[in-house]
Amino acid sequence: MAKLQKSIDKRNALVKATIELVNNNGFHATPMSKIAKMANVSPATIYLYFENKQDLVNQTYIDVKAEYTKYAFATYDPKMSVEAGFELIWKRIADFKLKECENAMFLAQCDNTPMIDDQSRQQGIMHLQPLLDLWARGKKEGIIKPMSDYLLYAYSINPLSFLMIIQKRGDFQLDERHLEEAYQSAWSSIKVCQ
Amino acid sequence: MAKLQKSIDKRNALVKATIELVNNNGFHATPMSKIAKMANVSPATIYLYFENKQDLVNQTYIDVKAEYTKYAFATYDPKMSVEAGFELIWKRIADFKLKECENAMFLAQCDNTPMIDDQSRQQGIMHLQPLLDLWARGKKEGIIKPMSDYLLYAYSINPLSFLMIIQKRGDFQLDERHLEEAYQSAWSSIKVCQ
Amino acid sequence: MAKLQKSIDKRNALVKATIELVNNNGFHATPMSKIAKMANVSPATIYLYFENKQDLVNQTYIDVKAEYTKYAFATYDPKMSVEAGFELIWKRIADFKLKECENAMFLAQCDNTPMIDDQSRQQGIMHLQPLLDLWARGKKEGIIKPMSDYLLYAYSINPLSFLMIIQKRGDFQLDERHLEEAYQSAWSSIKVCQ
Amino acid sequence: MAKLQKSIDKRNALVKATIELVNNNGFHATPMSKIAKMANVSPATIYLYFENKQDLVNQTYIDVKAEYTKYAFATYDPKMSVEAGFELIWKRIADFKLKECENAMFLAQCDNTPMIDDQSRQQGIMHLQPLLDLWARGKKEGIIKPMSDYLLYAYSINPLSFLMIIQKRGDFQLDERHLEEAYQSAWSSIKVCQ
DNA sequence: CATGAATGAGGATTCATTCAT
DNA sequence: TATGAATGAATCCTCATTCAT
Repeated sequence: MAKLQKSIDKRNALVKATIELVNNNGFHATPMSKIAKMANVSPATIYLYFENKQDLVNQTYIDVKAEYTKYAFATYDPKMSVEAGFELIWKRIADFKLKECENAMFLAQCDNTPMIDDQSRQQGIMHLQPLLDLWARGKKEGIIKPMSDYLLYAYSINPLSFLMIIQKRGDFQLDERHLEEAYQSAWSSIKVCQ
Repeated sequence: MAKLQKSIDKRNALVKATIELVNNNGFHATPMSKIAKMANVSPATIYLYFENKQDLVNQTYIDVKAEYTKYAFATYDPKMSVEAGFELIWKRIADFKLKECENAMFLAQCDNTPMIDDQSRQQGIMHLQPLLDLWARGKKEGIIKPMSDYLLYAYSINPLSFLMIIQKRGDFQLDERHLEEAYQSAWSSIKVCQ
Repeated sequence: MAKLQKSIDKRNALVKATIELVNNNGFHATPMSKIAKMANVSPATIYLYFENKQDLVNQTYIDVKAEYTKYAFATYDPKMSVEAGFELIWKRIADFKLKECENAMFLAQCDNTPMIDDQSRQQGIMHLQPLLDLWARGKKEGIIKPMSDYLLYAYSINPLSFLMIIQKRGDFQLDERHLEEAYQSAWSSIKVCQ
Repeated sequence: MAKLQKSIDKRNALVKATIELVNNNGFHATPMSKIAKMANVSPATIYLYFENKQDLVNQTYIDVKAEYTKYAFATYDPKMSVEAGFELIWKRIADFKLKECENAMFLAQCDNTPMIDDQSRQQGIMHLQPLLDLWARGKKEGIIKPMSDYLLYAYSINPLSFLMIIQKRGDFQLDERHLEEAYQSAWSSIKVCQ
């Protein structure tokens, strides 16, 4: 078990190094050797845990995506009302994107780049189901606009990625009030106007 | 003039090739040699028009960004009402993002990646002024929410990038009705609820 | 130890290849690829031992210079008389320059070319001290002309470089008698005429 | 004639640029484009005056060598006594090497490098005849040691190249007294001791 | 005669990956 | 399992040279 533990530590160190380096330098300009160095590991060791560079990045993406959705739904209970449930999930996602910005940054870069396999991308989406279920219920109850989930996501969730990026880049700093305004805009854009 | 024209043609061909290859393969995985080949030019010729690879990408970014904003405001008249003006600009931008998706795709990749110089990024933003002016007017008239422009952009314009990407990726196809819904969501999220 | 030895062997093979190729073709016209090939090594391997081409040449220079001075003073004993000591050192240097002409040739090329860092050049000079000490003693005893060491070197030692080059180039062949004449000229030019 | 004059100016400008750049950067690291720029000429123009880079360097070498020997014998009269003649020539050569050091530097670099054709090298030597004649006379009169001219050159003339280089490099500054000492050493090394 | 644009060949260097230990 | 050394294949970029004007 000690051995296994050690292995997981190394894998995690590699994943973490990948995130940090890709965030700061881009996928181009992050050689395996640097990843190895930052993880305190020999380059050859990477290949004990990952098939190749592509696989390393894919798995890192899936890991982070899983962490993201896990965080998003950690306190959510499907029995909540649609509005309460959405607010809760939205705020968890906002939290994640704005506070764990290393992770969020990495996802943003992956999501707008051909740097991830289609297959891994698919695998990353899967875990969003609870939100989709909530929206389905909201539509049935006439609370959420009867639009494609893609549109709902584009207008209520995705803007947080944009805000995270410009905040990370130092152009803009979100405080509590901004966050409340952001939530109101998100909700306005998907709720049915009575 | 023939000579000069020829030069401009070559530069444009290089810019175009860069867009296409970076879109399809990512910045990593687009060697200068491929760019040259696609532009029907010798690799060495690139360096007559651009200092190095970074410069080529920077200039391509600035070019495309300029084209984007030029398109966005081509038919806009500052004397329009706030709502009419916003709708017009929004639809032009939607047009650009969804129809000239090669260009839009490239911008999306640049905007979420450390692949562009900060300086070039700054230079790319400049041209958005008319929209910011419109929003300023809208806030004064009590039509637009008195929020940071960053938030307004995040909720009304940026979602189009997300929609463009998933459409390009084949996950979703926007028709006229979707577009109208999208516009309503954008407008809902930034207009003051009476 | 086997590993270490192997590494040293590789480094030495690279240094040797550098000397030979630079001698025959000049610094320009000796690509890293040729050096690698002659040393039976991959081009990439060079960069495990040297930072870059400049560093390879600098280190080669320093190596050879060290070998040169080591050879020059190998049999010298500071307790010798000035004249005997000078004759001994001079003949060792002559030996080196005329018999190990690969090495001497390389030094001559480096010494007359901006191909070596100033710093490495400085480092190369250091080891000549015993000869300078001998000259200092000779001046004190009134045996050696009270001139700058640079002048003494120019007239007693440096001519050997010239002779080595023309011999290498095939224009002239030094035999024992020439060597004795050369030594007499060297000594004549720096000794005090009684 | 105006045209021809202009041509000669350009050729000279190219030769001069070559000397300066090769002196400062070495043969490697002086591209044709830089030579052209420094001579205020298009790269293509070089090829109107010289066959290729090798030819440019060869011709530059021959030019400078001719200037050197022309300068050396300008005031020499074969009817002078051996000692007076030698002193005169030696001092002219010293003058040239120490005052026109751009030219002398270039020659030194060429003479210790495989950067010049053998044929051009031969052509460069030719003009030294008057000195060889003087030495022949000196040997016949029992004034000059009956040694190979190569040895005489190595000990009486060549040291000036060494002194020029270290002076150019800033390690040593020759004044009038040094020069007189140098001459005495030169003369000592080749004259017959009575 | 003069040129600026163009280029193919080649050079230094890097990198993902492997292998002997 | 872990590694440092090794490498072939690329990659960016430069350069001597040419050619249309």
